[in-house]
Amino acid sequence: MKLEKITSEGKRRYDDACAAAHALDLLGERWALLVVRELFFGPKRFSDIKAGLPGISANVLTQRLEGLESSGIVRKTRLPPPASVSVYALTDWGRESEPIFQALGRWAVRSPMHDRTLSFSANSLMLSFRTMFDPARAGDFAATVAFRIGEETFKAEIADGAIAIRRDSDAEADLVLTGPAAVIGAFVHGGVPPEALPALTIAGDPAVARRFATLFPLPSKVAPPEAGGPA
Amino acid sequence: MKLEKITSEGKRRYDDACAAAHALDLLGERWALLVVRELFFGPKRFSDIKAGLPGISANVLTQRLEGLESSGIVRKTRLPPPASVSVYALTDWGRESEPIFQALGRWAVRSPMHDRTLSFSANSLMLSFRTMFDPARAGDFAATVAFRIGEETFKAEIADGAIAIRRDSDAEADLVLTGPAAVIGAFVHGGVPPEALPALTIAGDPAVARRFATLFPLPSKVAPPEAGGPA
DNA sequence: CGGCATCCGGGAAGATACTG
DNA sequence: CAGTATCTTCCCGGATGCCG
Repeated sequence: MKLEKITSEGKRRYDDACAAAHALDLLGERWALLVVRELFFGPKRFSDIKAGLPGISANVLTQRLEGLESSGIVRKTRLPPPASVSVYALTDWGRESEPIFQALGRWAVRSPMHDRTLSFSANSLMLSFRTMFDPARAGDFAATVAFRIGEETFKAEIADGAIAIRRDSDAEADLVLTGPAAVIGAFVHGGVPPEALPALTIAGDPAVARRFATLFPLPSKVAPPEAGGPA
Repeated sequence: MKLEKITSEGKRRYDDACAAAHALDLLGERWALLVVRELFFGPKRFSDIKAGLPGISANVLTQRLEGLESSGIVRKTRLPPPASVSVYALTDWGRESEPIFQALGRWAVRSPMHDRTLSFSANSLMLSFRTMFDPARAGDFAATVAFRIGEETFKAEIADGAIAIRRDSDAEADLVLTGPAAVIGAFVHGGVPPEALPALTIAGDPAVARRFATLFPLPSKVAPPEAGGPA
């Protein structure tokens, strides 16, 4: 005879009043946080979310969106005709989860096993700029930088030691960087010279590009764990 | 014929260069972050970790500790004789993950479904003090507060608009709060008057206790998601 | 095509019992 | 006390198919 699991009402949760544990109840399932990541710069359709998440399957994405909506993190909206499509957007509170990403990102770039050569969604790249922007390095530098990553376009405005990033198809900018997100990341974060990146197109003042690439310093990696053991 | 899944080498990872995704590769498995939480105030033994994690089973805890150790987040040490026991400690880098907790906690206390009446480990409570401490409210208030939660003892030192918390069995303090973590939390965070908390013992100046309980303001909750839909 | 339901295989999580 | 062994249950991921 099988024990009837009366204790649980279906969901697997941590029975813990710790707020961090509750956050994991809401965002801790596989893919949930990355789904949120894909929505940080505005609403997206199902397929566009899926495109930014290599490896997720449609049914899991459906489940996550349902869960996030019932938690009040995501809202599903149907755009008015003629564009009668469903889009998913973060609620105000959902958008407030960005510091979680920044903390995760700042910590994990120091990981010895972090592989920066994998695929990189446009949202990830833009988020990394917001996370790693160093006001001290920017000083009084001011510029508008546009990004063209496949079909997606963004614009970053740097002024007064702050950076503002939004989706924007307007090409008016001091600098336009075109290419795959991973390649732009290699240039900006990795310090790879543009000459070594044939997939990268830089339109605008090269000096501005070089300066831009210094504004997002990455913290140093930690030493890998010693398998053999020290002294 | 079944497709041979060559792509995966056993572990289920996100194929994503995004550092946040990598953080989830390291800490995203169920219980992993909460295991780290239990180690923030110093090394612990297997059973003591398990005691702070209601619901985890021994085999899962074993797996998590193995994984965290191979990632360089946790280190297993055997104390020298006569206390020949194994303990688990965070590495320096593992300790740097605390901002992740703080971001998770600050965000999730605003959740409409956060239930503050569940069980609460001593580590969670201490971590919540570090997370929610408000220097502005502290002003030039200075005090040493000791906590006795079952077998565990901590001491918080508040001075110069900062708070320092550590494990400490020394009872020299301006204020000693004794009781279960959830009860101390109800007093400090929940604003429940001590008269309503028979399980709470306050030793020291009651005025200091009242003042202490004002130093950790919680952000307001968000409205629950409207099931029926608004206008 | 976009979104969601269904079925299946594999693997991780959970409960319990057992061992050094 | 500190885990291991075993078994069950459930989640994840892939494929397929329905329906607007």
